[in-house]
Amino acid sequence: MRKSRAEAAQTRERIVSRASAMFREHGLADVGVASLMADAGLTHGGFYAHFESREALVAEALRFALVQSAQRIYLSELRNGDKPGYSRLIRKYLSKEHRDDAKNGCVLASLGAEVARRDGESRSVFARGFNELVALLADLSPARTRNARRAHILSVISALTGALTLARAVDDPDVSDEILASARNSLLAEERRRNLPVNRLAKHRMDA
Amino acid sequence: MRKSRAEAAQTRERIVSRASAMFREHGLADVGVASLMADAGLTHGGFYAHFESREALVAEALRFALVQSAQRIYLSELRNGDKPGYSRLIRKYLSKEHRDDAKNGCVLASLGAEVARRDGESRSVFARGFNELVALLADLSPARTRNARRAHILSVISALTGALTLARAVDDPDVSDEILASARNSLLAEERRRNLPVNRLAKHRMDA
DNA sequence: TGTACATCAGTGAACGCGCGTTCACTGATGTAC
DNA sequence: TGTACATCAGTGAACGCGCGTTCACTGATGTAC
Repeated sequence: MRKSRAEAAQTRERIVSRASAMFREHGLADVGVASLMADAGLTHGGFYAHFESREALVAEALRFALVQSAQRIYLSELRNGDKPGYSRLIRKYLSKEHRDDAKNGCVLASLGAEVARRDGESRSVFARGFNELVALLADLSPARTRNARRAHILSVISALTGALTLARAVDDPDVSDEILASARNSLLAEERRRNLPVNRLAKHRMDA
Repeated sequence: MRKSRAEAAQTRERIVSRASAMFREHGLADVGVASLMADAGLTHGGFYAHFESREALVAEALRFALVQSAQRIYLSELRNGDKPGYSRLIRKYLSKEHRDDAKNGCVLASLGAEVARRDGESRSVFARGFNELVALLADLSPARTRNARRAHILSVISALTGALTLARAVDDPDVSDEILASARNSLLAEERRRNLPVNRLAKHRMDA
């Protein structure tokens, strides 16, 4: 029955990645150890050969999802480094595809509220991953100062996660689409405004 | 042991209102029937004299929270009917007090993501309450058309709920405050822009 | 208005069930010589 | 390189526990006359 070290390491990674998807799809509370292991093609008894506790897996699964998001942003940025700002990200994030695929999507939206009620390892892992995402995304902001870039991305992330969560919560598909479209339009308009020459914005503000 | 009809009705209301707070504080999954009844000062056996199932109480508790929000908005609006827009609401919603008092706060932020994973009565009750809130709030928007008011409030609600959820999720109080402040500033700036005379906005847009 | 009976809000024990975790076991892999 | 033994990934039964729900019971309230 014993597997080689390489196989065992692969198994562990598989459990974490599948668990990350299962948690994002069904919530942290509603997926048991047995079904997590079954989803990875194993029986539940072997769980504790890989993890100290269910909580430890929750923390690793959250970490996995956050790193996955960071990698996607990074890769997408490499591919499109010329265009500043978040318009591409906003469109992708607030797409119907993302809304309908929570298990592969942003963990901030799917599990943020549940994490807020936890403490211990999973909470701090989540917070750390969030900070890393913010730092990564702040570099893309067209704002001039470091503080302004951070403030900018924090308000964008808030709007994105809120809209996605609400779009998933309502049961009328039309209302759901409407939520996505409204948030998208508002954020894209904001992006356009930010990319205007500074002087015009300043002038406009003084006029008002 | 039997209580009068008036007392029984009061008991039922107490269970619903306490459950609504418990669910908002601890999540829909992590509060059992026994602790809900204990919180209302009763033993668990009597639960089914009032509700058909736990799911039925969840639906009523969600409804309670949504109606509570609507009432607060309505009363606040009556008191301040002269000022248009959402600046007061934004400040209150994104306050530290609201962040630190989830049990009495907005259910969209605390339970929206969990509701998104449900179906049945609780999901549709939530969606209906959400639509009523949106309709109520859309009337406060300074936008000119009905559609624009709806779009406006949907993007504002998204940003509010997202920021509140993230502010609760992170474990560093400074980062949490920063999230609230960033979203607040962004939304208040947007409000200011909306309240500018229409002509100047139009002119500015044509300049750009 | 008083009496006899039905109702039913609330109690507390009990139910089957699935949970997270433990454990004896299996047998292929890793290691020591 | 071959052999003997230790290791340990994975299995499946079992654990105590808390869950949602049911039920027999209590006794004050509501109702019929």
